[in-house]
Amino acid sequence: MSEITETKITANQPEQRELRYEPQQIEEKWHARWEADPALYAAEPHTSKRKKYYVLEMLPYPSGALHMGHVRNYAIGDALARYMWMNGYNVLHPMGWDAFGLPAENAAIKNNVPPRQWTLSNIGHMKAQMKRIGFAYDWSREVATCLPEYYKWNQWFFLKLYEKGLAYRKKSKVNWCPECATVLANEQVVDGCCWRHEETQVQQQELEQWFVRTTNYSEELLAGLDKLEGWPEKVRTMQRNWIGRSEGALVDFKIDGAISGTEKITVFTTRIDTIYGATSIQLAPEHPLVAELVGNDPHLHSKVEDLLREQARAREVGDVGAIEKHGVFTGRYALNPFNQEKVPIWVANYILMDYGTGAIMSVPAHDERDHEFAQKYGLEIRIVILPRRIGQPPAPGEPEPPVLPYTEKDSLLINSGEFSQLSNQEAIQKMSAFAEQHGFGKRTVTYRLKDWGISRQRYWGTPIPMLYCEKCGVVPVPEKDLPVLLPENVDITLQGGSPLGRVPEFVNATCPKCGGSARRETDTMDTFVDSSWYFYRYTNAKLADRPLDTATVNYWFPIDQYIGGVEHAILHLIYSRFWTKFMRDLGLVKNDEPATRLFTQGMVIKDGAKMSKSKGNVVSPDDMVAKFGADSTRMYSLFATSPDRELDWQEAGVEGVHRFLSRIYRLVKRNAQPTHPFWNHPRPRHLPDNLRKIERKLHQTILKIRNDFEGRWHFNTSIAALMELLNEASEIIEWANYEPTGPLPFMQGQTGFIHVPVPPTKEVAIPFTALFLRQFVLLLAPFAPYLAAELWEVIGEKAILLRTDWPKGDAILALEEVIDIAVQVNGKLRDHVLIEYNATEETVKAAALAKVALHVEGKEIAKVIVVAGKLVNVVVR
RNA sequence: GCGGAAGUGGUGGAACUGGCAGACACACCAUCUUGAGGGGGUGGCGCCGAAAGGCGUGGGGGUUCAAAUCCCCCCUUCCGCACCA
Repeated sequence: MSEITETKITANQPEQRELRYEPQQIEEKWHARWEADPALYAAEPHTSKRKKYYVLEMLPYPSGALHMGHVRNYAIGDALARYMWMNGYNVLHPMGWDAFGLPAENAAIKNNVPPRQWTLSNIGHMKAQMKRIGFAYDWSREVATCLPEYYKWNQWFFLKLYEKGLAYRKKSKVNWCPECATVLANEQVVDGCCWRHEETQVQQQELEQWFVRTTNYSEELLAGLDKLEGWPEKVRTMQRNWIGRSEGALVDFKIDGAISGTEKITVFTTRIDTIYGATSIQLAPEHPLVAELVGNDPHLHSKVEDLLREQARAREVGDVGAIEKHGVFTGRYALNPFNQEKVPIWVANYILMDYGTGAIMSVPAHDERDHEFAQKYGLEIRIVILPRRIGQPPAPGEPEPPVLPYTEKDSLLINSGEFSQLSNQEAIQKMSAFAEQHGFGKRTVTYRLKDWGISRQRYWGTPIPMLYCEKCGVVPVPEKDLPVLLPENVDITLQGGSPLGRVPEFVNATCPKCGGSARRETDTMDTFVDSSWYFYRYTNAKLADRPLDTATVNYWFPIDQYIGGVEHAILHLIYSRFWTKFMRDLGLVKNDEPATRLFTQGMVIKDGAKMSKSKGNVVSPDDMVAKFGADSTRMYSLFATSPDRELDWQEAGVEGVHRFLSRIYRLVKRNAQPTHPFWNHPRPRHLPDNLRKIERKLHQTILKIRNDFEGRWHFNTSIAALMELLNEASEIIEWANYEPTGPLPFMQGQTGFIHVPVPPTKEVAIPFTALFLRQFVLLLAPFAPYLAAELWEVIGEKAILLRTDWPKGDAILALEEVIDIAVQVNGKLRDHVLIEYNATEETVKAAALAKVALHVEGKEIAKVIVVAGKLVNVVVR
């Protein structure tokens, strides 16, 4: 670079007031403009020629105010939506409210405000917060699940489920949360406690409830996971475990000696190959046969009662795994169908009635639990499986005893009659077939997944559209009578069951079949029903006569990118997969799965702990926006760490981002060329070295950020790259536009002699600056939309920023012409050498050797490794 | 217990396929601007050492010209599951 002179400079004062970055002013200004022109954010219709892109963030519960977790979630989605828009896609980016639920009722009790009013006012406030932060949602598609125009379709779907036999009513043991005063689904019980009240143990209650037959789709829900390659492996694993498929067999053991009515016990086993080692039968305490077997023996009876109590207690504590195993012998025997051996029938507290058949064959030698139990009660432990020795069958007579219990499946059968010497995989096949042939067993598949209990004894939810007629029994509300409206002015308490039951105008109805008097169902639906299909409604949120329009849904679905918290891995995400399959079978949609890609963002924490009121470490988005502006707040949430990781909120970090945005603001404001728009100038042919340097960096940055959006989503490094670009460019851009007669714009307060490059001619400086700043603003747009909009105007652009092409980046212009090559000796860094990018390997080698001559002196060079464009390693002896 | 993820400066974190560890930022130090400052500019900043140099990615071993990255053993933290027969 020859253009260097030495210049005397003096302090440049006073500071120019108008160059202070004032996010409040800028953001309020654009907030108002965007409010006036919502069309800016609306997706184009489904007849658009553009390629569609559906990006969705999980809808929030309107609790009252946004928290940082929301801001982070939506900042990710919004950056993606904006990026996709600017890459020519027709983007659907909607938002809505998961608006039914218990907190509204609690607020009603506490503050005497009707749930509807409380909820709608929260929605109003949170919507204003979202708009203030500048999230680009298409508000024309807003959905609030508590409004009749939405929940009407919950009821409609319920009728369809009922019609198809997928909704049914049954009396059973259900989970009851005393705090919520309602029943919970299995998915809503975490470690024996309520998912909303982590301290509150769930109680078991016998109630009549509505269930949805999710288990009809067990197999498909499981198999579908293999195809969801865009979902985190963690979520897929959790769902697999939750569905819990086991292949096995049902085997009937005849009860020895007559017994009234029943004469066999059916057990479920995945290890039929170990059946010759079964030395007892174990029944769950709740097994229906237990009463018969126990008869009227008072001693046995009280023992069984004890076992029942122990199991119930363990279940409530949520610690079934740690229960101490107890059991009692019934005095009766069953016959092993394979060898007619008599095995004792026991009742044990570790057998669960709601899995398999509630009865097992106990094989102490080959099952850990059975082993523990048998040792405790002195039951026979009989080895029927040996560790398999490859190519060498065990010598008869001297079987090498395995360490018990031996549960491996790569093994060989012994003491198993005609099945001895088979490998256990073979034995499973042959013994199952044998059982089927002889009519005492059959192959089967068992799932852990249970049907979804959806009845809730609460007010603020979708009324279940069912009637109970004295004459006709259970009668669905006819479709034409939907919605069954949720009455207003209901007295809400947490005692005494469903609040709707205390509203006679609601309860008393007429039977649509016989015209006689009927009673309405007073339970409401689980709010997870609402969120199981809300994303379909966004495609046509105002549709009055149907839940959705199939052609529109087919255009938008599946969701291209779904973003939310991992806490819904098995709740919402399994229910909505079920719902999609059900809708597909109704012919309403044609996709099998709701979303192609799922992203689960990390939690936002503060000082190493989850933000919570009790810990006093809650950071309010409002405060951050007031202090640093929305752009800094949301950009920090992307910059602090990658989106999948936990984010520890540090206010100093927000300040840092704010400083970065200030520097951008000043740079653009001082150097904008609004009267020289970029299209008036092609890229200058001959750039001086320093301009070429930042042009190269610019293209490297564009390509890097593209790579981040299209790959790993490490937006923290995207933003770091923008910072690097600014660091490298700002001084050069300032000097390129330096007027020798004017004030020194950027080196405020600097005095003394410094090296100053001579500015390029205006013919180069003006178009280059126009091009550079324009691209910089575009790069910024997905992350800091307010500042980008403001600066877009400052540089004289009139087009809609969100519909302007995001820079493509040019790999040729990004190329480094001179590369810094590291020179190592025996793997230790010793020097660097600058080399033309297209230098031959020989040139590189020679240059490198010359550099490290001293280190190599007197030693024999064993070899020289050249890694193109990176380093040279000289290996010496 | 089983399964998964992760351990890098004072801090948040970079290093994408084995190739210069610590990009970018925060904090801190120095310095300039100032009556002063929480603003702005410049420089420094892994550890030991005056320097040359050495040591450094949870610990220990290994593979390799070269390891944060691959392999083996161990430790720690977080998350999920946990009598599922």
